[in-house]
Amino acid sequence: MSLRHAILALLTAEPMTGYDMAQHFDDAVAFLWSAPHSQIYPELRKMEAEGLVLAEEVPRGKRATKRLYSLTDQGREELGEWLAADEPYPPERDVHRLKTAYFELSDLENARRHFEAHLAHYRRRLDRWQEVLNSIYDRRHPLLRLRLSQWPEEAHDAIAGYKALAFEGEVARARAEIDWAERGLELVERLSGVDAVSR
Amino acid sequence: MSLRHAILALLTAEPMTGYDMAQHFDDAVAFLWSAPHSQIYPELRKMEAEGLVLAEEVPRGKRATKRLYSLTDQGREELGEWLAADEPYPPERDVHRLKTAYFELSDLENARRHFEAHLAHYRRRLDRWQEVLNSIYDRRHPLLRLRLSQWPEEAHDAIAGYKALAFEGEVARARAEIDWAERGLELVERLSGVDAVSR
DNA sequence: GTAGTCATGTAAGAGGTTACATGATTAG
DNA sequence: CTAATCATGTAACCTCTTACATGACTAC
Repeated sequence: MSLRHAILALLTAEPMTGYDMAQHFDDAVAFLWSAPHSQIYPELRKMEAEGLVLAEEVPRGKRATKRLYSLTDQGREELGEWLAADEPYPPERDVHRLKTAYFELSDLENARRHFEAHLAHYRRRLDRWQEVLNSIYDRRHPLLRLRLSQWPEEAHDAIAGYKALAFEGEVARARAEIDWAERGLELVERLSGVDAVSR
Repeated sequence: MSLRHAILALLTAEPMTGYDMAQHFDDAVAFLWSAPHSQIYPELRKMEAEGLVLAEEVPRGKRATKRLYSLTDQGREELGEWLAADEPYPPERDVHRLKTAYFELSDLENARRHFEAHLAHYRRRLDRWQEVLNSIYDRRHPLLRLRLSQWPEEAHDAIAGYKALAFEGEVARARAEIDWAERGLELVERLSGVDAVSR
């Protein structure tokens, strides 16, 4: 049930359309959650029916309209309850780690390929997260600027601080995965050395 | 589609019942994947129908029987294909990180509570993973011993090496989360200091 | 006019969670 | 005999993915 809370949280910045939300989620740049539009639109309808958000049909061009969603008091309350609630920790389930545990059943070249891919993936991730993080540090990040503009000076350190912390967590994770993949490559080297000697 | 591959991988060690698999998954101690028995039993039936596993009804006590599953050649092949295939990277989706990004909407005490919980959770995780890891290092781990006994000496370093690497990844992750939660607590301290001064 | 973006949906299916349900076996 | 463990299922429900589908708007 986190999609709806991610949506509520997004809407605290400003009213937006489902399409806008999908952009924020898809980029994965601006956000810590992710969802396709096929999940967002139905959820928004449900949330509207439950009174958590309010939809306003606003014109777009000449004939078309779009649905601009905003938070209701009830939505704000729901968000507050979610923030206060203990969050259960889902079981770990990492396909890459699982697969790695059985690489002895394939060959060294396959293992190397996978670790290289892991490395490449998390390097890209790291770059993107780091960029977002920098834009939070110097308060260039558009959504953040918008939020800050709505709050008094005293609140700014907290608002930016928590956002930065969240992304720092992702950055640290990416770094850890890079280190891990490098250890994986070292292991492959070691094993292929042994292999060569024993031949 | 990873549950079936986790099952196939497990079965490379020895034939076992669905119940046994559930134990391995539930403990989460012995494994990098997790699934309840309600998911395992139907999957096993499907896999049997597809010829990936073979079920043998063996007696249990006087009247009862149990279904002992083992790998077929086809199952082994499927496992090999999976190991060789590129694995897509699922989008990041971490509720705790998401929630953290919006702690300014609750209060400092709530933020502190959440970070403490995060700390406690990952410290427990770290202990458990570290224990498993140690049992791999000195080759006490029962499933690992079983595997090693089926392979020639030369393969042992690879078999144990990949298992160790996988758990080292989890250990590193747990450590990173602990560090992160501690930074969270420091942030709360800093913010409450500012708060006190500005009052 | 046309390509790219804006905008909103539906539907089938896979994967996972939680709860319900049952019964034999074993250790005390 | 009784409680814990062994053992196997079903069913409802939720979440997420992938694919199908449509049409208006805007910049060129």
